Amino acid sequence: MNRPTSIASDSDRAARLSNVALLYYGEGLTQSEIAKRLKVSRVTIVNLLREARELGIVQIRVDGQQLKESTLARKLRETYGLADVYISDTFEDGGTGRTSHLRQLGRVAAMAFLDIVEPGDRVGVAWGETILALSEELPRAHVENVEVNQLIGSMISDRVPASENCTIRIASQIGAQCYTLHAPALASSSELAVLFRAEPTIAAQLERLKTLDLAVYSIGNVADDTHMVAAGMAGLDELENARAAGAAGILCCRYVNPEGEECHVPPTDRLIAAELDSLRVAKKRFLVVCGTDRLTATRAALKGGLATHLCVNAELGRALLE
Amino acid sequence: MNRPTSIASDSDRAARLSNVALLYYGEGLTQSEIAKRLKVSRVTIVNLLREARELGIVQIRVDGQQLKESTLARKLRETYGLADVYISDTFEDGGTGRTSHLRQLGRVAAMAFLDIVEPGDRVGVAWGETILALSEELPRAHVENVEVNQLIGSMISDRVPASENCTIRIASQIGAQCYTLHAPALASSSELAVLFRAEPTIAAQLERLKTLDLAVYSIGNVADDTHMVAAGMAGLDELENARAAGAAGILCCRYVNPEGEECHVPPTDRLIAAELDSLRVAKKRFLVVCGTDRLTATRAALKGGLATHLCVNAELGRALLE
DNA sequence: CAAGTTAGTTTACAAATGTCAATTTTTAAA
DNA sequence: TTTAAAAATTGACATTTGTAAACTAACTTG
Repeated sequence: MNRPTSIASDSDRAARLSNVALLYYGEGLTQSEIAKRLKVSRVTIVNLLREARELGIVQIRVDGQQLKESTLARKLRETYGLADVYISDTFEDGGTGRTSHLRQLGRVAAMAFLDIVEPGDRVGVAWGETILALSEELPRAHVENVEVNQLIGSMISDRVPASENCTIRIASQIGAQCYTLHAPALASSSELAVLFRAEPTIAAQLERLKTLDLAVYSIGNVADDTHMVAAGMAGLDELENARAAGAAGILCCRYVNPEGEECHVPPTDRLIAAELDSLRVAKKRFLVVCGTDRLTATRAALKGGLATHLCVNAELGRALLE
Repeated sequence: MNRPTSIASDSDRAARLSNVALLYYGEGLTQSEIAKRLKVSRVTIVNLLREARELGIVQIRVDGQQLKESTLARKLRETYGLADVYISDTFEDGGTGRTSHLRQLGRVAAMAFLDIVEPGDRVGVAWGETILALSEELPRAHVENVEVNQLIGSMISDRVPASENCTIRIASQIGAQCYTLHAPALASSSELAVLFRAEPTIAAQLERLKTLDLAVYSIGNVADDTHMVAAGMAGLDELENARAAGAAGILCCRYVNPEGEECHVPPTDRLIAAELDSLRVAKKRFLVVCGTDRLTATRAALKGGLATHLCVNAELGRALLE
């Protein structure tokens, strides 16, 4: 501990952490027992173990396979003809609020994602609070030769911190090539949107989105409190207008009617994002939704063939079966 | 919970376990909080969590990479020209005895093994208390297209429960094809040994052992208390005889001298096991040893080129450097 | 050499966890 | 319908764990 310092000390420390972690998690010794052996205080062991967890030397994984095997998942799969359904069960809110549900759903969705994505896939990723939750809970796991593309242009909002984050984080966690969309989600005029879309780098990226293997997105509702409004993506007037035109949900920044078809109302013409039809081309379409207030919207997306894989919380899942 | 029983209840239970595990390990809620949400008693949560761990729905993994990065490991690697060295550190026996050290070493060796084995490998596995420890600590992990072969014939002993166990367990944990050696390790006469070796199924298996990619074995010492004697594999007279002939250790049931060459003394002629030269053919030779009493034996094996990869406890590792 | 950093210590306490035994509820079977 | 087995509950308890604060030793660095 005193002679060959600095160079080796880091790896020596890591080796020490591993061995302590092994003694604790593997051998099942108590912290006190380990402390006695190491001839250090128990507090030190507590700290070493925490460090080991933080450094990822100790990883606690929960197997996601089980989450698509429940009766509820099976029924949903059969009813809507889906390939796989993953259920996140938060067991009755205690008033914990949406955040906690969202995190759990994100965790389940993250495992589902790893289950769905295959080596060589071209993946498209939308953004929003739900997808952000997924990306934040995604553990580090290498998947060979994957390409992650941003489905929707960027947006500055205090509710969704840096919209590229979803894409970037997912890509980095699975060691994939990352393609962001260097454009705003919403241009200030439809003319400008045309110019943006024609811009070579953007055009190339939009082109790529037409040949996805896997698309990942959520769907929002069209109530006044939708976070599309909160995020400044739409005004209340536009929203009202969209509802009048029959909109039942917002997917990938596009309004969809109860049949899952796109409603061509403003500001669609100013939008820079993947088209619904190009999403439908993807063999695997992974829809992630949290909350019963999205019931109608989710139904619409399913009806419109916008999902092959679904991840919802149990409550919404049950509602979908009624 | 009452209608579509039996068929679904198992998977429903598993899904429940997953969700609880996720809430606990992922979201970091306390057991009481989860109990409150689920509206069950905390004891139930304790039980569910234990079940989830036991069923492998929750896996706690310790990253083995770190264990070969320590200064001690590096020095050993350089001194003996090894590809990789893994150190198990038990930090001073507290009189806990050999068993605890062995388990920890087994755990480290198991991780090292997963690190070393590659898809498509033809693996040879010896048996003994050390290799048994490895096999028992090996987690479930699929490795594509691997073949696991028993290096030494079988032996009935109360110290090593069913010698095929090592091979079988390792194969089953990594989902590999398993080839056991359907013969006793020691025939009652050398004539019988010749007959055994010529037996088609056995001959085929012995032939296979000549083209291994990875061989896994330990080495024992030649003191009177070696477990070879305890296991009934050798008598004290034979052992004495072997020592007189310069034996420094027992590897794969064969005596080796301090240079790591085989000593052709009885009962070698009655042995049905892979030959040392065929072990040396393997590109990867993984030697696992626990305890300073094996110092001389381990040195001999290293000298004789019988290891490219080494896993030892820290104490033995330090001794090897003196 | 003095000041700051780092790692570890001690003590003390609150919270969380594991475990037991006795009991009730639920479920499956006869 | 009654009985047996399985699952969950309760409450009590001991142990283990996490955390905080104040302190020490050793080493680094300017």
